[in-house]
Amino acid sequence: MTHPHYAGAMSTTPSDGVPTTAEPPAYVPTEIEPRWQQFWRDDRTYEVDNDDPRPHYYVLSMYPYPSGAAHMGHVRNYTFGDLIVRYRTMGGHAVLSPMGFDSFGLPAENAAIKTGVHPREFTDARIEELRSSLLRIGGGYDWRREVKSHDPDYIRWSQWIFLKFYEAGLVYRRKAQVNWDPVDQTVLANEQVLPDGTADRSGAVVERIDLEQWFYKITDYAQQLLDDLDQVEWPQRVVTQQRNWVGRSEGAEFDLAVCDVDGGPTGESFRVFTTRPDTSFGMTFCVLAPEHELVDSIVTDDRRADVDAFRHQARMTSEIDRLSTERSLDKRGCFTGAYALNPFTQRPVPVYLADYVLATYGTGAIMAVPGGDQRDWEFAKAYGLEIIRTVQPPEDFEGEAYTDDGPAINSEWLNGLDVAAAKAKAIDWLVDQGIGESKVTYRLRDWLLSRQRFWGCPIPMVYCEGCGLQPVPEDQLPVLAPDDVEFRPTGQSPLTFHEGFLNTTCPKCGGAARRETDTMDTFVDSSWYYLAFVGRRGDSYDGREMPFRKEDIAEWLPVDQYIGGAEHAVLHLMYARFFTKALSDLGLVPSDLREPFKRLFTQGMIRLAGSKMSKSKGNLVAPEEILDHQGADALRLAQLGLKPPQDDVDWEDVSIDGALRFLGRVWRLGVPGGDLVGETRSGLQTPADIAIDRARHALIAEVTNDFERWSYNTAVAKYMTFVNDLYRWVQSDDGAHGPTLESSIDTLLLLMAPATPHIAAELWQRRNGGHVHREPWPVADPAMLVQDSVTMVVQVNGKVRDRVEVPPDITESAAVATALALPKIAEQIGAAAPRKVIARPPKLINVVV
RNA sequence: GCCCGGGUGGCGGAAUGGCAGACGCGGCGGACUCAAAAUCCGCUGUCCGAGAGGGCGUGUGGGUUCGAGUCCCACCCCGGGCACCA
Repeated sequence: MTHPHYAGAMSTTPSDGVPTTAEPPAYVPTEIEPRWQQFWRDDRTYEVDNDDPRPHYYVLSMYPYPSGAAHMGHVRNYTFGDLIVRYRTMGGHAVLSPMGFDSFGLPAENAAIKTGVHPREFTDARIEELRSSLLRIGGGYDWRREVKSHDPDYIRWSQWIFLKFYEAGLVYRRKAQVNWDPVDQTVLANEQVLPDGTADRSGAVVERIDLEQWFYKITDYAQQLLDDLDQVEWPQRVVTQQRNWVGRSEGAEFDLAVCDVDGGPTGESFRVFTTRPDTSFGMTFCVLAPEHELVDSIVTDDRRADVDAFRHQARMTSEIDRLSTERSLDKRGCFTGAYALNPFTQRPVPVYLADYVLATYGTGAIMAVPGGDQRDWEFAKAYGLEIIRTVQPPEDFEGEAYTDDGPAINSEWLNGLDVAAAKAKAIDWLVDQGIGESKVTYRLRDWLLSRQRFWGCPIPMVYCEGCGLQPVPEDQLPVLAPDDVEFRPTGQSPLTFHEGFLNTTCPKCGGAARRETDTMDTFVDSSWYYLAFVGRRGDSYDGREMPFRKEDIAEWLPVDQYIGGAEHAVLHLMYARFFTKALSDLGLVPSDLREPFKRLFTQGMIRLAGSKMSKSKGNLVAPEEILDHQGADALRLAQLGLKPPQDDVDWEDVSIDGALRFLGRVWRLGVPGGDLVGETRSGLQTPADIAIDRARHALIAEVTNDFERWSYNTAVAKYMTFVNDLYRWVQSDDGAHGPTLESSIDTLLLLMAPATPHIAAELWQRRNGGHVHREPWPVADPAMLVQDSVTMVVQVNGKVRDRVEVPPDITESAAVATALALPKIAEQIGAAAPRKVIARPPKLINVVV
């Protein structure tokens, strides 16, 4: 493919022997871009040391899963990140701008099963492709700090952190009902299962099976994960999602004594959780989860067959069906034959099972108050159970269960109290009786971290027959998976069949032991990579005591600007927050570092014809082709100028041609030897020249403001407006004033340097020598931001009737006089005297008649 | 059902309560050219009008205000999140 020329290059015909006019230098992005990309690496422009004396600023774009050449989502994400890196660097900061690869994960392993290529080989090849794309986009990164999740050094420290968490009791192993993905053949965390019960990666319907699995105790941090959301400047949407996911509920827990139909105690009891202890007098039945441990012992003989059948049915029902609100309630419950004593009324109430009561939430048992809970109401209707209201609904209330505030009724000593007061009094009573207490419950579950797959970080634990579960000693890390494994779609990690890996010795007794063959969820790797970058400076971690130094973390963290997709709202972003808090409590990072990412920006998704472009749907538009032909600057500018960064993008709206056309205009304007600009004037500035100078300062102020508020699309529009102004000016009859033109173009290049770095660098060097990215960010002269005349709008009754040029410091009375003297205005108001005149000099006068 | 966003020309979008539609795309016209491309210049919400000019216009209906795309109330539609969590 030949390089297109965009500068109207004249063709020469050497054969006719006539000397040709000197060609103006053409804009050939494919020639200049690789040259500058190489320069930034050779020059180490974006390498910073931890002790750099400039003020520190940490800009981080979420590190990518290496799926091959970059797709449009990458381009958009990394363009924003790079713009900030270059902008902040010109602003005088030492900007930490690292890049790495989230290189463990299923695609590599699935490819291995299919083709026999080892996942490492596959992954390393994909990394090279993606790294090449990132370089070609023009990103300025400190590549000395690169991390890769599958690097043995990285594995070592992921395992080291796992062991630190294990020592601290933040890792445990337990048998649990877990999410099983039958397609990817592994368990999944709750966060990886979509609301419809399918897996977010494979799309398979997730099954519930009992397995012994490893968990991180993220629930220990539930309250802090909520509270510290106040400390971060994140999109409201993401904060809300995290709040919902943690799901805090305040209420009470108390014991119910099991009894027979007449209230005779059986000696057993179970605990219920409720958010509405104030409604306890209205409890007319209670419900246990089918899996509740007490069911077997309390069920009466005559009900046992039905109960067993019901529990079997509940077990067989898929999670989707069980959570569906569509199914009628009458098939979803089952009477146990047992009763429990309502401690408030001392009346026995029947104990039911229902599949909608979850064993994993609260205590797995509820008191049911049909008068105050719609679900209980429907259940009571279906099974013919008594309904007692305990809160007086307003007279016009037409619903069934009443859940809002009101005075308590039918509740003896709570009667007349509002909900809040009644709650408090009921809880006090439970405490006095010694049967209950106030209680906060969270929806958040522990993080299931083990995966039955090969291409992940091995869990560094061994099983010894004599000593039981033993952690691998630190000095034996990393535990690495062997290369000579056979990839078969068995549903178990290939490590399970590798005797050499499986068999080891117990670190405690030295006897025969077996290694854990599960690997870690890849979200474990991304939970600390932002710290790993700070620990790296090109040298390996080998021989160090720690993956990073606490002092260095203190220098850089929290990340000043984190950039990535909103799809990680409750996955990566929650896990990383947990890791930071736990590492902080363990003393491995500074104790005051409680949040990893101070500011978060979530950019929109790229869509094609309205549907999401993603790895699974294939990269339908390849940035590489644009890089090959129109270049990185055009691609970057098209992305930036299109729409606000947080919005989703439809690919067909991206106008590479428009961006390229603009860059061509900048080139022809700025390149020395170009033929656009003719003779320029020296000497004094004309009013037109001064207007350009003012526009230049306004541009500085506006672009800076736009950059600060993430309004890149308007910043690009302002570049274009300014260039349009310059074009009209240089082609006008008077032509351009030389010094004014030079400073205008130089300022434009400085302001474009973060957005379109290659063309800015090239033109700057050709014009001035030196490097635009080493220049300080320009500052507008406030005196030049004041116009010598402004347009004042004159309205009559709120409608614009005329405009007039006035001095910016015009007095109110002068402005009013000027406005009323305008013929059009006089005509409009006629003979009538103005009833009122609103003056906002120098911008607006509104005459009310 | 609940909680967030959002609804502006043919399209993407811009607009501290003060000139709606910046800028770009597309379209139309002109210049240059033998011609085309590229480039440069201009026009481009809509209706009425020959024109000057005027009417109407930011999802719908109300309200606040001298003045509302912007603030308030009600509703409709679209996108996202949560949803038997006791």
